Order: sequence, then C-alpha cells, then structure tokens
Amino acid sequence: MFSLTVTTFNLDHTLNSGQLFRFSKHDEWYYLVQGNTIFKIKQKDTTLYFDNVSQEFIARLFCLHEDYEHILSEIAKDAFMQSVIKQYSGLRVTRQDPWECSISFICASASNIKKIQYCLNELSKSYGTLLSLDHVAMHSFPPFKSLTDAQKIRRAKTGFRAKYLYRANEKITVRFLREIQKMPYDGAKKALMQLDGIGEKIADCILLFSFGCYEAFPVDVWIKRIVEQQYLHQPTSEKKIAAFGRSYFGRYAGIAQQYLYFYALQHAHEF
DNA sequence: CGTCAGGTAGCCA
DNA sequence: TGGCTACCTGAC
Repeated sequence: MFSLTVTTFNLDHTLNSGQLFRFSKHDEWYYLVQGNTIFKIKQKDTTLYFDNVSQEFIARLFCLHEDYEHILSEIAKDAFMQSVIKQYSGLRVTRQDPWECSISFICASASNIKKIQYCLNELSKSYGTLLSLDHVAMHSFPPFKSLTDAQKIRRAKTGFRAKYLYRANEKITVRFLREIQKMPYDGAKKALMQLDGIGEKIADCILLFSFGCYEAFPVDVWIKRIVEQQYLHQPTSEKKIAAFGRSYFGRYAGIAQQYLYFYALQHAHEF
C-alpha cells in the first residue's frame, strides 16, 4: 500500500467525468486495470491511497505534476466558469494509454457512458485476460493489434462502430501513435481523423485524454447545450462552438471543456 | 412507437 | 463549407 499527498485533485470527479470508462468501485476503493494488472485507489481528503501500481503511473495518469491552481485561474474567465470551477475543483484531465483511449472513444460515437462501458467490458472479456485483486475480477483491455475478428467485435454489441474498430486496429501502429505525439494540435487531429469513425469530436477526445493536448476542445451535445445556454445565446454549429471554446478559454480550453462537461452531466435534467 | 445517447461518413447544393 | 440522414443498440 502506498500513499501520496495531493492538492487540487478529486478522484471521484475525475473518474466520473466520462473520460475514462473502465473502473469499478467496491467499498471506498476504485479498481482499475493497467496493462495486465489490477490496481486499486481511493482518496481520503488530500491523501491518495493505492496498491499494486507504481506512484509514477498514478502521477502520470492523473497528471499530478500539473499546476492546476494556475490552470484553473487561467480558464476562470467569467462568473459562471468561476462557480463551476469552485464547485468541481479537483476534476482533472487524465493522460491515458493512446491505444485504449482511441478504441474507447470510437465506441463512444452516438452512444452513452453506460453503453460504452458495456461494449468495452465485452471487448475485454473477449480479447483480454481475466485478472483479480481482493476478489474483484476484471479483464485486461484488448491488447494492441488484437482486434482481428470482426465477428467478435460485433458480438460486443458495438453496432455500426464494429467496422471502425476493426480498421482502427489495422491502422494504429506504434509509429502512427509516436508521430501523433510529435505533431502540433492541427496536424495531430488531421492524422487521427484519417481513421474511419474518428471525426472532429472523437479526435479531440483522444488528443485531450491521451496526448496531453489541452488545446483540444471536444464538442458533444452537452458542450453544445451548455455553451449555447451560457455564452452564445443562440443555436450554433459544433464547429463554431469549438472555435469559440478554443479562442475564449485559450491554451487550456480542453480542461475548461471537461469542467463544463461535468457541470452539464450533473445538471442534465435542466436541459 | 419515437427520441436520444460524449458522432461520423456520404451525399448534395 | 454547410445541411441533411442512415447507422447498431438499449433506455425511456
């Protein structure tokens, strides 16, 4: 068992903000999979407790090295954002494995969080290996290059996304991911959008959640609704909403987006 | 039943 | 470029 003191970090908010889909909660502990091991993590005030995983991995996944006090002050552009930030302070954008993140968000197209989790778990059951910790069982994520059986992909109830997953598995290579990492935002986004099933929104999610590209401002229905309601006061295209988000919030627009998204989820009934 | 989910591709003006 | 619509599937 290890522990770490954290500031401006909230594990619950971070895990439940729709950026990471594969975790399972059992009395106070969250169980997650990293490679071929399960680990568990929980937070008590400013202390993070974790087991079966390295401190380095936790710090990287939750970007604990980032100065969130500073980042949040930069995106607190107006009274509304200030209140959202105050309310959900500690929500962080994660830095996930690019392969898992790409596959996950291809599954996210026109779906919902419950369904995405279901599909990813089914894919993992089919392509991963069974792991356990404290009598909690989970499967490892389908390994890199393993999604080679179209039937099995479809049996995970992935629907029209099945062919996208199959092709992504063919096209995503170590070299491809390394190139993306080196590119600036625009080029990286274009490269990701070469893949079938990855459009503007999903490319932005992948860049934001697995490449540390904080300029990316994914626009989904919820971001569209909240930006229209709070800022633009009229129906606006996704493209214009994204352009607004990036120019208004600046270099940490993606983190602002995550706060807005989390706020919208908590207030979903009001829309 | 229709509509809606963390959308995208293909088609048309 | 901008505005349609079909698309798997499950929940309401």
